[in-house]
Amino acid sequence: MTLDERKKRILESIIKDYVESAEPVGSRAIVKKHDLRVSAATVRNEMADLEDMGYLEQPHTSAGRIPSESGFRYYVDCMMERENLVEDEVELLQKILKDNLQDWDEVIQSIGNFLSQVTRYTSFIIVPTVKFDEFKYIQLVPVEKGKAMVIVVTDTGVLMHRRIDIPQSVETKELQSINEVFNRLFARKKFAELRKTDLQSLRDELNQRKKVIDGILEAIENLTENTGEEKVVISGILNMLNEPEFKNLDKLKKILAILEEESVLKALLPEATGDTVDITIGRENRLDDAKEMSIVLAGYKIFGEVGRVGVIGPVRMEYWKAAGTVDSVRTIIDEVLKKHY
Amino acid sequence: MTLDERKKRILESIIKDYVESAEPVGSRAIVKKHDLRVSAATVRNEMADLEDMGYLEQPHTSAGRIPSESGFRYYVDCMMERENLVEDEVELLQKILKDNLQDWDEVIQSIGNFLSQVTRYTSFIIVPTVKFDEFKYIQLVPVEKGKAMVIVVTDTGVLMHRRIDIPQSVETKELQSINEVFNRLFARKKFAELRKTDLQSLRDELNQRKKVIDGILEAIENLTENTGEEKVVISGILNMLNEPEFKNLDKLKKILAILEEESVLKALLPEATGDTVDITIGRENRLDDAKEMSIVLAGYKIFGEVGRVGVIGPVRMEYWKAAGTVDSVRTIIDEVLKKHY
DNA sequence: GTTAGCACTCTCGTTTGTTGAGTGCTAACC
DNA sequence: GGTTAGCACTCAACAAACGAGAGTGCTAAC
Repeated sequence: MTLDERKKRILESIIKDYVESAEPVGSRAIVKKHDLRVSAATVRNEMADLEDMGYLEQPHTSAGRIPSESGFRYYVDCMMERENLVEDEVELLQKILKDNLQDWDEVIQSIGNFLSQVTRYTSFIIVPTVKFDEFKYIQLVPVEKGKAMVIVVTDTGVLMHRRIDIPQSVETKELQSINEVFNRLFARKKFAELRKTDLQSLRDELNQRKKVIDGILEAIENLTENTGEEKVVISGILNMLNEPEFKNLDKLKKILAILEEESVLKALLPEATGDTVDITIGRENRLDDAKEMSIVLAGYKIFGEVGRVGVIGPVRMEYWKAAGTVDSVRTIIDEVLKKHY
Repeated sequence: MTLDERKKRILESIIKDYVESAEPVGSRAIVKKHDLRVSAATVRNEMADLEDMGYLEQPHTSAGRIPSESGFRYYVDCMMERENLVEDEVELLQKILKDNLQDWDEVIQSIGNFLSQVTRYTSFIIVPTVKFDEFKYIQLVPVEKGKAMVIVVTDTGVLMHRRIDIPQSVETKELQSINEVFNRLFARKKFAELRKTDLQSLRDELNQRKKVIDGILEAIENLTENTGEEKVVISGILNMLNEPEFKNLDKLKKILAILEEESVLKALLPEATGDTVDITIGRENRLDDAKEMSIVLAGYKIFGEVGRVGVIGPVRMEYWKAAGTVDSVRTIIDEVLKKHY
């Protein structure tokens, strides 16, 4: 269903005004403000048409119109032009990233802050579990009497560790030789090949240092099983409070409940689909409690896995800015990851 | 200034009722509910006295009384009996901790969740920077062509790492020998002794593998300088929304702004003082924006440093429950830390 | 097809009146 | 002297009534 130019023009005017003011917009107002070359009465007729088509709705008879979710959807799909980050902003982000590059957690946090500050919405970043294929290196470090640390480095450069108990009698020398055995056995070993039976046979083989070996094997099993959940980082929740649609405490509570509970949030966010920016508007969301929110989301790649980054805000969202920003940020993340990891 | 029994009784009744209902409490109401053996008129007279002393205040003439901050202070200091965790709760917490013991971050998160769920207030935990004295172990692990990872284990069992670039030409064998040199030099070296001049002389000494060494030294310098900030973990922010005093959006915004910004929150929370539970009521707080909140806080010990744990809520707080719970949790943390680290 | 004019609708803010909880004071009581 | 019943008074909270203003839909003229 395609609209004629004038209807498009009117729909756009209403959307822009409504997004800015959060108030229903009337015929007179847009004629004045957007210099449409027709009278308010004409606009009213067109607005009635747009309402029939489902793109506008009226909170009550004597109010102006507001865009319906379909209206936003039409605009986003057929009319919208993204506003990408301007050069200054890109440089700022790149600088921020460079300054924090050593610490991955910091990088994520910074991106989240940046995104929520630029868009004025709440941002989220999902960091996927980086699966690993191979053991790169295993090290056993004595920490204090009776305690040691098992350190595993994977081919993707992920560092994992577990504390284990060891018999007090074991010498550092001995640990060193156990170390070597492990490294010989595991080096370049595909993770997928490491089945429990393997671990078992290893256990038998090294039976004489049973206690220590058991501890290590258990730690490794534990590490490989529990490869860690996806991590979710939220930033700029405070921005939600500025949206007039969430002045209502009950609504606010529902929204914060979603944002505070990782599992719920994960259930809400759509999968990342390829290289596109995905926009979910209002009732399109999977959760009923999120039916007044919209999500703008893009995927980024990290070690073969796909992470997600985006913003979440009211249906009355500056989609053009949000989509452009999220897309730019995704691109920058991809670049930085490619370069440095 | 000490109060006679009846005044105490009345003050307590008012505090209990007010904390429960968040409404001013009238003379009739407490006579009925708390079975004081006098009439409402008598209570009114006593209440007038208590108001003169500054322990009660009246929102407006024809309303009941509410406890003033001094009233709460008097109650907390002179009358309150803490309600510690009951045995079931203690066991639950211990179990939660045991299940997550391998991952320190998880432990902290669990404690925070537990605390906010039990008290129904917002909980916070500050994990101090664990300073370290000695290098325990340094390892250089090649990750991929041109990249390696420097892993440092300290005497306190903290694991730190940095990625560095290395010339593609360097062989794994070579890395191994560099490794050994480092471990020989650093082992048991007090951190305090490691001055830049030392690093410089080392640089000279190992001049021939300059590129690699430089990278490593830089990473180590970087690690020791930036020993990491204290970490702050907040949990149960949502509980704030249930407090009627924060129904007002502006107040809520101020509070969430404090909770969201780590630096501000750190500025607000008082230092931990020895083994006592510290209670800060309303305007006693350092920040003006926090003048309607109270903080209940205790210190715990970790590797010689002091961390802080507690809850934050409205002035109208169940101090007895909060103080008891925080104290119990502190004790349990201390025990668990002592046992497992 | 477009536009001016106009009656109509509905929200929002203000005002006014009513209700009820709670107080402070006084006078009587023990 | 301390305690209590009685009563007039105060004030917030709620509801009903009202007017103003914004915006619409319809009709008739251009």
